[in-house]
Amino acid sequence: MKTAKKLTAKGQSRKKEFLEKALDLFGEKGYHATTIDDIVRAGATGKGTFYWYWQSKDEIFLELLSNKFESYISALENIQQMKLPTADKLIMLFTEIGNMLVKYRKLCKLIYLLISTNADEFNSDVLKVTNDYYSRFRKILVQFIQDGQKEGSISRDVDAQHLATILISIVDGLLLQEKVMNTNYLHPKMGESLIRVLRSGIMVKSAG
Amino acid sequence: MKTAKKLTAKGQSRKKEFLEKALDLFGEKGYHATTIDDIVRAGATGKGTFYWYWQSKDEIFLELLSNKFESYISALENIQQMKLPTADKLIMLFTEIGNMLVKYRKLCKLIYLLISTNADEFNSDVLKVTNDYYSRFRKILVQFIQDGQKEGSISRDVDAQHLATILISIVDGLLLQEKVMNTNYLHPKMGESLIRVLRSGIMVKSAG
Amino acid sequence: MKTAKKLTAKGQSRKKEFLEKALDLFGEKGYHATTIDDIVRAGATGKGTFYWYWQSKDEIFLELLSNKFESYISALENIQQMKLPTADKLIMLFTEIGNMLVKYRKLCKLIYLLISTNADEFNSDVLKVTNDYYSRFRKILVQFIQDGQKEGSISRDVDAQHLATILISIVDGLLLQEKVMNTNYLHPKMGESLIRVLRSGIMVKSAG
Amino acid sequence: MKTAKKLTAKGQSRKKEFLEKALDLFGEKGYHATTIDDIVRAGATGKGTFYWYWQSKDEIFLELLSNKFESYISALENIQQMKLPTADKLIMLFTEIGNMLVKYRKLCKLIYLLISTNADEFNSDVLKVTNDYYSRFRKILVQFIQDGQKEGSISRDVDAQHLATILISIVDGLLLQEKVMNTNYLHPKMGESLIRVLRSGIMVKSAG
DNA sequence: CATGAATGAGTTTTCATTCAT
DNA sequence: CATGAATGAAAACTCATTCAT
Repeated sequence: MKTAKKLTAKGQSRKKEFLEKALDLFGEKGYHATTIDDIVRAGATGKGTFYWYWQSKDEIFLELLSNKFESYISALENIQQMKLPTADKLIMLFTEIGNMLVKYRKLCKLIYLLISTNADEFNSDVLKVTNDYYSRFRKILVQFIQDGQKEGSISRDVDAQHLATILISIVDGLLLQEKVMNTNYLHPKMGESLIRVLRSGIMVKSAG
Repeated sequence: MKTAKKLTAKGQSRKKEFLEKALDLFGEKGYHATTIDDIVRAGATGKGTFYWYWQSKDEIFLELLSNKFESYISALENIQQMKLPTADKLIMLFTEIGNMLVKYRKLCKLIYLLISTNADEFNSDVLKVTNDYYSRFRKILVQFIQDGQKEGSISRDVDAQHLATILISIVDGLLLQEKVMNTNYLHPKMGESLIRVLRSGIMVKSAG
Repeated sequence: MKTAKKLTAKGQSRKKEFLEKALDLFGEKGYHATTIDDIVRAGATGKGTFYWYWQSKDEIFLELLSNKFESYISALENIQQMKLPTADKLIMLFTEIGNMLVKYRKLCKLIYLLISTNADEFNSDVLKVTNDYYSRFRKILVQFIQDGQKEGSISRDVDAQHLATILISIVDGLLLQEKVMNTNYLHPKMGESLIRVLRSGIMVKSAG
Repeated sequence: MKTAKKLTAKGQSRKKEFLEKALDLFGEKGYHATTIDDIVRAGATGKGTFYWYWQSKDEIFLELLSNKFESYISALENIQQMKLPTADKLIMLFTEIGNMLVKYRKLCKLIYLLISTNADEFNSDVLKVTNDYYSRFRKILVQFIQDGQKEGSISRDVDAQHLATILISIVDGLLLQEKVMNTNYLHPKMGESLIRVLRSGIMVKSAG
């Protein structure tokens, strides 16, 4: 029922400003603890202005999710298009994910929010967007893995669906730890360690 | 501020009932969306009774966290005590984690809650408990890994701290995906896949 | 979904107090212009107290309607039970209606509210209560009229349903004029005039 | 405060359009529940345009009232001018009222609005217009009745003021029942019944 | 004349917490 | 120990009105 409003240039920029502030606040304080007043105060506008752009708190949250997921996922899909050995692409993929997470702190926090906010409290749209995100992410990974298995670079011992789930878990889990512990696990060294684990496992071969 | 109250047998059982209900509700609906009224209604007692056992909503949440973490972590520490090759113990550890997650759905949901509820909204106690859990979990894992590395069964190529972080991420991430997608990723087959990945990596060796 | 709450004696009286105030206010200012704040301020209680007794503004309005209609209609039904000539009972009926309207100014205003408040804005319960009231009122009148027609005291020239509608109109219409003009049309003299009109019409017989 | 603005032809038609839409909406949803946004949306113009024609929501409502009352009352006054026996004219009057109500559904709804909207919420102008309408309506009727009484066609037993009040009540009351019950009481058969009641009363003469 | 974005006071509603009984 | 009515600060949301363009 969202009527896409045509906004003037100024309207566009103001809306963007709101989105920025909301992103910051949701990321910092969480969904519930962020009030419309907070968002409005940050933008120095009247409360009604917020409701001119969105019909509810749900709606702006949903828009943030959609926006960020889209750019996130499409960046990954771009890698998939490349003509390169799958193993290399998989590493690029993770490198890229890592880079993006490092680069876009706010985006990280939002994705954290996505996966952490109890979807039951939201309208079904949020649920749908969330599921879409995971589906598309998994699809990309499964494709990578299957390509790699066909190509012979990735072991056929592990089920592709399972492996995709595990890889997603690692990404989500790293973000969560970041958030909870308020530390920085997403630095290059961590990426290298991760790649090493994925490449060779953690057991000493001769002991296998 | 916490005065350890001496409870009668009836009081004990009533308190336990409250905890059960609260655990269910927090797990289902999240922290904010679960009201004291919800908890009280589920237990068929007066609201004042609730406040006799706990001074605030925070406090019961904190108690649930503490309880569950304690039993969770101590189970893992038990494994650490055993006299067995480290590699075997590490596999036992993950098997145990998997089993516990499968067995204690509610506990899963609570851990999910822990990592997802924005700690900033809570008093510092919740923050402390959360950090403690992660610290102890990480400590156990780091110890395992270092033992394995000394023993020669675990590769020295990967930094122990990094590896611990990755392992925790996998556990957290699996839980989150469970929760968000409302599917069941925590079945034995997944555990097998995970162990296989950790043992040998995902790359075909001859390609290394 | 209304859970009938068991109230203490004090609770009962406080609820009654709220109802009184709300009745006054709705009658004076209308439904929309009466705010929860108004009602609460009049009762010198916290706003939450109001929401302890009713879940919404709709709900207290509905309760007022139901209460007042019930006592209003049941008084009329009592007359119907009496063993008297129908013509006399009909006059009693109107006398009673007149008396009640005169006696219960607030009730008048509420009935005014009922018939005047645009039901579309309310939940369907208000609609149902309103329709029920009219149905029961019409039913009583139709019964009276048909009894009178059988008995021979009321003319068979007029359709009973139509006549009932006309009689209701007179009652409603008098109330409305009272309200709008802020005058007092409901005095005994007016009742006498009304009975005279109904008895003999307004035309001079020889001219018919 | 009202400055009579000179409007272009386009302005005139646009204003008329607004009035039409507002009439529909007020009639359907009531005064409060109809928002300026509703009116503007229905007319596909900007909100500022609305405020160019009227200074407030009150004002357009007032204009609608004035317009409709004027045409309503003047039609009745025309009948009064006619050179005919009073009894016949009275019947014409009611026939005309009935016809108009049937013909102009929207007008009905507005008159309904007039008598139902709590005048206290409005500025005094609305109150004045409403009172004027009733006064003029009553005046016409009283004149009719007194003429009839002089002429000998209407019984002198009933006070002319009282009778006028009763007749107005019938009209208002029928409209209200229409509105509330969402049925059609304003058809010709009802008019016939009403005239019969007024002519001869409802009692069997021999019983008088 | 026309637009529609911006405003903010005002309204309904929620819910953790207290306290008299 | 137990109850549940009472509280009120805080939150989401509405809408008549204004004004820069």
